Amino acid sequence: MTKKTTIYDIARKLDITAATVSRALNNNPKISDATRELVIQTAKAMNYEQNKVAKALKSGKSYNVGVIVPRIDSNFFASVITGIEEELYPNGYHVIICQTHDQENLEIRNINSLLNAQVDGILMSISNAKLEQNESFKSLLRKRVPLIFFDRQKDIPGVSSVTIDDFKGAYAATKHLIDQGCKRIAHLSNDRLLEIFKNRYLGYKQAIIDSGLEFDENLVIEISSRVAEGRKATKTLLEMGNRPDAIFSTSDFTALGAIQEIKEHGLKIPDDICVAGFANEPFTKFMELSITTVDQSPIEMGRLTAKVFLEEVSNPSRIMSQKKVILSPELLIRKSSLKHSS
Amino acid sequence: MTKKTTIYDIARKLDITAATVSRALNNNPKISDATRELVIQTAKAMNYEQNKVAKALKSGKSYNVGVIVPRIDSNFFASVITGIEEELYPNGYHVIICQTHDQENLEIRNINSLLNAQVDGILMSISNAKLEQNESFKSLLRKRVPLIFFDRQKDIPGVSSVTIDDFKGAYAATKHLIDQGCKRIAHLSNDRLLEIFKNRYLGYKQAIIDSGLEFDENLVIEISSRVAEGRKATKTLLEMGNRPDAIFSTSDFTALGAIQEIKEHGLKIPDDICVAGFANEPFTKFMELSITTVDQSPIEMGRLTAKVFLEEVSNPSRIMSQKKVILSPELLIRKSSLKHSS
DNA sequence: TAGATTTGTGTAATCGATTGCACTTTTGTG
DNA sequence: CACAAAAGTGCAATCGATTACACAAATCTA
Repeated sequence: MTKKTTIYDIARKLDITAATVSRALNNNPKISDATRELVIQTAKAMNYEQNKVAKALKSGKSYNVGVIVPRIDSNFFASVITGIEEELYPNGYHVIICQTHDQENLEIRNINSLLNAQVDGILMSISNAKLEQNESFKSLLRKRVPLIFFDRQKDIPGVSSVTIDDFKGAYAATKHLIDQGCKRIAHLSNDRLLEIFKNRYLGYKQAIIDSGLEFDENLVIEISSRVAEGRKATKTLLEMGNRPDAIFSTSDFTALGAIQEIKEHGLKIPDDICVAGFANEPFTKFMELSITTVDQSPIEMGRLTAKVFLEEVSNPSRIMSQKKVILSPELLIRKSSLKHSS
Repeated sequence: MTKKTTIYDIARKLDITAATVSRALNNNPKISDATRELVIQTAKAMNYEQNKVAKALKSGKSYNVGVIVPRIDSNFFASVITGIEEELYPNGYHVIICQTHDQENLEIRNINSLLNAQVDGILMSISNAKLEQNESFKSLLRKRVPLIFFDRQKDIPGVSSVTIDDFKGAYAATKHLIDQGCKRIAHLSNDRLLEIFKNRYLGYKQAIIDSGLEFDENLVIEISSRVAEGRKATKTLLEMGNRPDAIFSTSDFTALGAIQEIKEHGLKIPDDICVAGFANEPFTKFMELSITTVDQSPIEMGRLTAKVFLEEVSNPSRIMSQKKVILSPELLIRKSSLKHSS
């Protein structure tokens, strides 16, 4: 790498001080127009680029923001990240993405690693419900580094969050299944210590109760968001004496697993069993048997998360203000749950 | 954020110099064991954490590496990134990911932005064939910032790359289609100014020629890697007087589009038309009609790319050494091309 | 025109960690 | 015991940019 020009190089060439150069480049009003113009011209001519690291040291800000997600290989998280970037880039921030692959230890390691890199804030979709008790996490809170949850959150004092109304989304999906004539609706859930899954579960449950159907706790299975897990759980459900006639899943991936398993068992979708997922992953639309799902407007979610972060850093008082932004979900009805008769 | 402890705080407490503290923490052999032990203990007690920004300024290294990809929302790129991280994290590097969304201007902006953030290197999958002529890109080369291409590359002197043998992969896929009895094989290509697509095209062409079939340039269509584009191109192909009996696509996404369009036209896959894609995206396996594709071992590709980078930065001579790592692809034959009869 | 303002720059400290050089103790050698 | 070599620390500069404070020159006021 060739050496970069610094403000000292410019100062030397113009026979002025680095301080003056710095001020000129920062549009400090105390600098005369003539000098400012001269400095700017020279800087351009010399290919000057501000050294962000030096600025970071002086200002105590790195202009890097950490984003922690379970994985980037899902349209949902990828889109949230896109939204975050759209909002943060124009403000001079860079985004460092970390994946937890749903592993606790990786989540901790990523937090430490980001703090170590002096990030100005951390935006995360939490994957470990017990994170709260972890020492590294506690120290993160103590340091008052801006922390914002999106999608998967835990209710922690002083930590803002951006989510969708999971209860509403789940309620709408379940209601739709009921409207299709389904009576025994199973639910593929996930760790309900996390608000997101708890609320989806509650929305599902409420819709059943409101419709006067019997609520059966045995039809709720807690698994992680992977196709194979969806298959396994569905196998269990199908082998029950009184098998369900619909499956509402917290994840499109597990819904896909469910569909595969149901077909394997020789059952028809949606005639024998209706299926609905959550997240509107692109494949749900592409499948020959398109999958009913709930859209979470991920790009919007990302933008809003970034906005909340920007507010927090620019707020010098840093008062414990916990902001909760809640987006509205949209039910997308597709073939996997739309009976021909109706 | 609470103030962090620095080596000066430790020095003050122990009534020694910051220099000594620094040396003790860095295992400098000139420090006595007693002092070293004392410093380390005190540092731990005071929750000391090295300020990476200060170190970055002093050393001229940011320990940040930029990764530029068309999009992270594809299993292939997400996996490559995972591989890169696996290799880089243990070496103290952080990864800043940028998406180009296949837009030229974004690619340029990302490069500038990464350089501005003082990254120690850039690993990229190029999406714009004309990038070479761009001023920002030229300046990147001039600065001798380590640059490594993966997957989508251009042959530029001094720039190493990690790719798969695209020719071989395309040859194998095409050969397989021919073995299935297909005679008129269309090819959904992409910008052939990029090596990757050029080589896939050449592999496809060679397989046809080697088999004694007629090669028809009209069956080759250049599009970008999106489902909708695949549909559109396939529509054109199907409306030809002498329609193809197979489609080999450089992308799983366009292959998916092709499949959708073919079905819409009431044709059967694989009986009427065989389809094969490229990249082994997970959905190719999940579809009811699983898609034949070519695996590119993305994680391995990521790891190797990172390794080449690590070699380049650790090589102080920085001699123009252009390394070309080429991985072997694997053809995965699935339902979309496997005729029942065979 | 003397004195008060305003304007424009320079001086030097600062952010936190690293490191060549100098200097003081120890320890070793003959 | 004298002198050389080794060991252990401190001093101070450095990385590049920012900024409070000082100060000189230019402009204004009465």
